Amino acid sequence: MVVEATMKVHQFARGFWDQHVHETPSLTLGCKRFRPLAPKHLTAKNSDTNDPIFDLKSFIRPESGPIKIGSSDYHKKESAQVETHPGGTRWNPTQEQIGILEMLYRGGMRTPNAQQIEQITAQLGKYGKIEGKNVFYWFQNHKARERQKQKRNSLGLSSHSPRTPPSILNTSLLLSENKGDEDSPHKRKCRPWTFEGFDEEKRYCTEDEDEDRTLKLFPLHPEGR
Amino acid sequence: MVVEATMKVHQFARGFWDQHVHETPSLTLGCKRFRPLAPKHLTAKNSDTNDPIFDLKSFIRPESGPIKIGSSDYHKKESAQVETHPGGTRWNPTQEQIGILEMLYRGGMRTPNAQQIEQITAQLGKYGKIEGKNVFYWFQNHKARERQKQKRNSLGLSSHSPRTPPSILNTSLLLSENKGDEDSPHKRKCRPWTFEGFDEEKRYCTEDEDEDRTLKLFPLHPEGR
DNA sequence: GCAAATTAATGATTTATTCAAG
DNA sequence: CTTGAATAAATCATTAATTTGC
Repeated sequence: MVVEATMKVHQFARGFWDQHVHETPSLTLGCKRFRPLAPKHLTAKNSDTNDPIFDLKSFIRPESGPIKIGSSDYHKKESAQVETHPGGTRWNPTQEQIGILEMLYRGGMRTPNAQQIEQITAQLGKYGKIEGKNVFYWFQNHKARERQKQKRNSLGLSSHSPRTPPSILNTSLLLSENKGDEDSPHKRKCRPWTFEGFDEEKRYCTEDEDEDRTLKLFPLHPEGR
Repeated sequence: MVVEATMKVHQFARGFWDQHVHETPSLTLGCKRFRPLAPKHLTAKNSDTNDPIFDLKSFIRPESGPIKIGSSDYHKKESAQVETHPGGTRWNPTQEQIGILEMLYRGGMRTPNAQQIEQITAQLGKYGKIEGKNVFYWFQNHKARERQKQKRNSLGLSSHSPRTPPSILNTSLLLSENKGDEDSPHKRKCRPWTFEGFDEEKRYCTEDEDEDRTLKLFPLHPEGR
């Protein structure tokens, strides 16, 4: 009856964000806003200004609900091949993709920057559908889960962990065999990447960001190109 | 000597991410990866495949440092208006921008989706330089800080809390106060927006996402379109 | 042997925390 | 001190692997 379940399309989110940022002549009048200390009543005042204030209601009002940003208007076959691609919903990495990602990870990559993600995505795209966000998320998740895995291991290291139901739990034994190089539990800040609209700029790794890996990922000096 | 500090340009991150996602004919061979049970040694195998594996070193090697993703290859004026805007580093909202944002916030907007951010950015761009990420971050931060402000108020509502930060006492006591209008501390999940490359799709607000605001931002039913 | 039910992994988001510019 | 910006932690949700009942 309803067709909503079949609406899964892998839309190509083409750059949406900054194509609007027209070159404002930088005449940002004050370039300063009220501090929260000062009572800010400009809400009412703004509605009075003759400036081309856009219609607030059009924003606050639902008005469009969950519209797909990328594939919205294209009156294409989007309805037809609902299942042209197997899992329309979330990225399902192929073996090759996982292999490459792990290779990169083991090579020391932890938080690839925008350009790196771009390249990785381009390459991994040869082995299956993938987007930049998938690469980013993969590194985020992998890093976090390696970390917590290591933390677990370090805690219940000696004792047999008297809780572990010994019935079916032979699962996680042979996986953590030789990867004694992952990442350290005392990881600290570093904010490199940035995504699409995000501009990547200076990064200040406070510490041993990605381990004592042989090769540092992000040199501090951004002299790039 | 180095010019790194002047590399700040508000590049127009034109869709960078997904222009690579060519329509892989969904022949992702297996489309399934090994479970951690099976030791995955495909790292070595991958390097053997005759597929056009890219040079790993080019990734792991620094090689270019923090280059702006959007303005990278376009040999345009990117160097020119490096300082067209006073503070090249971070967004400095104008009064008008803040006013509008707060209006929207008070109107009930908490986590604008991609399209909304796009529109807001376009509008706010009339009053000064701004990017989509600024809008996104503003809502994130404003929401979080309103929340913690409220929490602080509800806790030490009598004492002036002269200097000592409340030292992280049991901060989760009287959390579900009636917050009047802002947002509730017992907020739960909802994942609407998505950024640039991110595709926005179904959203499942579990609960009272944006309060008892008069107008609901995201209708629960994801059948949208 | 196969498909529903279960479980384990993990992709994707949101929230909390942190860092630093101004 | 405020707050923009970024990352890490926690959480949610979905898919693949596994088990189970026929």
